[in-house]
Amino acid sequence: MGTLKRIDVNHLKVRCSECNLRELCFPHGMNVEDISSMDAVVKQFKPIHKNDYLYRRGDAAVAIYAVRTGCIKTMTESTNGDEQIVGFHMAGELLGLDGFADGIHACNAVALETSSVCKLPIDQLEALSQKLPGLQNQMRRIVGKEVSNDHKLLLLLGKMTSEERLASFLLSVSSRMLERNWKEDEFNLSMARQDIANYLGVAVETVSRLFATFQKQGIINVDRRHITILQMEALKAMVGDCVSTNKKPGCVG
Amino acid sequence: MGTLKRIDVNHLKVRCSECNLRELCFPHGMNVEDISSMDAVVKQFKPIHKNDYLYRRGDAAVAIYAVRTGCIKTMTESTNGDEQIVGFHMAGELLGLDGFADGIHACNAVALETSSVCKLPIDQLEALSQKLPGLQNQMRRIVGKEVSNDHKLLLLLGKMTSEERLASFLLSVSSRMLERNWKEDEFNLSMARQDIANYLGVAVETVSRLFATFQKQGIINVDRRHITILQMEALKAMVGDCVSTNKKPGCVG
DNA sequence: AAATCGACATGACATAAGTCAAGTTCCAAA
DNA sequence: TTTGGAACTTGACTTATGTCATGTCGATTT
Repeated sequence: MGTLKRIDVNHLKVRCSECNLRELCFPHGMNVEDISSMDAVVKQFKPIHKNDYLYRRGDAAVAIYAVRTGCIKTMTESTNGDEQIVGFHMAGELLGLDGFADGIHACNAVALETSSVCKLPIDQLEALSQKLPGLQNQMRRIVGKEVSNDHKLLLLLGKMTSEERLASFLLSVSSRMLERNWKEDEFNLSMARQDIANYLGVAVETVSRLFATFQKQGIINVDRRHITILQMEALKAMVGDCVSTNKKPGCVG
Repeated sequence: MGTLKRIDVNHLKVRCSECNLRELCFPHGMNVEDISSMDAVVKQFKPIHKNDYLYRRGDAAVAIYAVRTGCIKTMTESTNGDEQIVGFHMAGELLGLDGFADGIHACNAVALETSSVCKLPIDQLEALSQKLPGLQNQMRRIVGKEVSNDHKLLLLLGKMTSEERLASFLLSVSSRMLERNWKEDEFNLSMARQDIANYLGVAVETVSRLFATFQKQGIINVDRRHITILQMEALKAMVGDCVSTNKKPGCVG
């Protein structure tokens, strides 16, 4: 194809300071100088294809990763082989904290579609944070976000009906689409029904049926993985959004 | 009682270096000098009584806490008031990471019985970690442990039957008893059936029935909150311990 | 000792969601 | 273009677990 300059994608320079994901990603909330010093730490990582592993349970945990494009799922595995998806990571979102306990990844990380990530080596992050006090705050925020996400999922799995779970899932995807300046009411899911079911702790058939029901109720439109949300408020009401529904007196929302 | 010296328990000096919980607690794995420098950071905290809050959702998160005696539960709360217990924290275990995301606690922390804790102010931990590189590692390990615990609970809530959940819970308590050099097969639960049920994502009645069933099967003995484990292996088999049961060929354990 | 109350247990019954078994539909390989 | 198969849907049926109602136990107060 003509005389295009060859680019070695494994050694691309990436700069947080020039990245359009920076407000969603690791640097969110950091000051400009600190973000610039991140540039030396962040490494581009080769693209990974659908079903490829970014890391596996048991691998040495040497870095945390930021999704640039695509979507990656992380899942825990029990001794008897059951898997539970604990997160779907979209552009700008971080993964890899599951290796912090003992330096060994406790999760598998698998691409749902062709994806690219930035690699942030832990030792370099640590070295840098000795110089930048702000970076420690940042790490704390990131860790806190992970814990908070896990807790939301615990609440979902522990207390919600399957209907509430799917509504909650759709709202989560929707709000993350919005954060990325994509449409909040029309998007393509990266994950298979099976993945959604696993994540939500229900059977695939239940997910199928609920999609059908929601569609019948005119709340969403489903065309395979293409979702259109027609009644956002109806979804919010399902998960118990006390602001819009005023279900509970005294709820401060 | 005679001429006992008065002790103001709110200002007791506490030293990690002299604490018999240090191998279970924050200092686990740290070197002796680093542990000594922790002494300046750790504050004793007044004892809290049963049903008292150590902190509430919405409180400013200024510290992490280490349980000295007793047991504390942490729970998330949904917008519509549902609560999910995300952890029971025994002596030597840490809590408070739920405030890392934005400096505001996302959980409630409530004592299950009269308990005492050490307070580790975040700003002081941070200042100290600028001097001690080992402390950053330590924080990472602690965070990793929290994430790993949450993931275990996600697996439990997402994939296990109620029987597996209770077996898993009993084994978890048992192994933590053992860590503390208490009996692993005979202990008192600090939590009510209701708390266990909430934590495991099942109804109280289910917990009651399962306790009864396990007892009928001769696996455990139950006398109110006093539990005796009679067949540890049977419990392990329930949660799919592939080492002792060899259920699955090719399982590496 | 009686009364009270919360924690826990147990039986009867209801139901949300799982399982099983066909079916589509769509995409990708031949 | 055909073929194969994975992903998904839908219906019929089953079941684990929740809900409701009642009863017991044990600690604490009167």
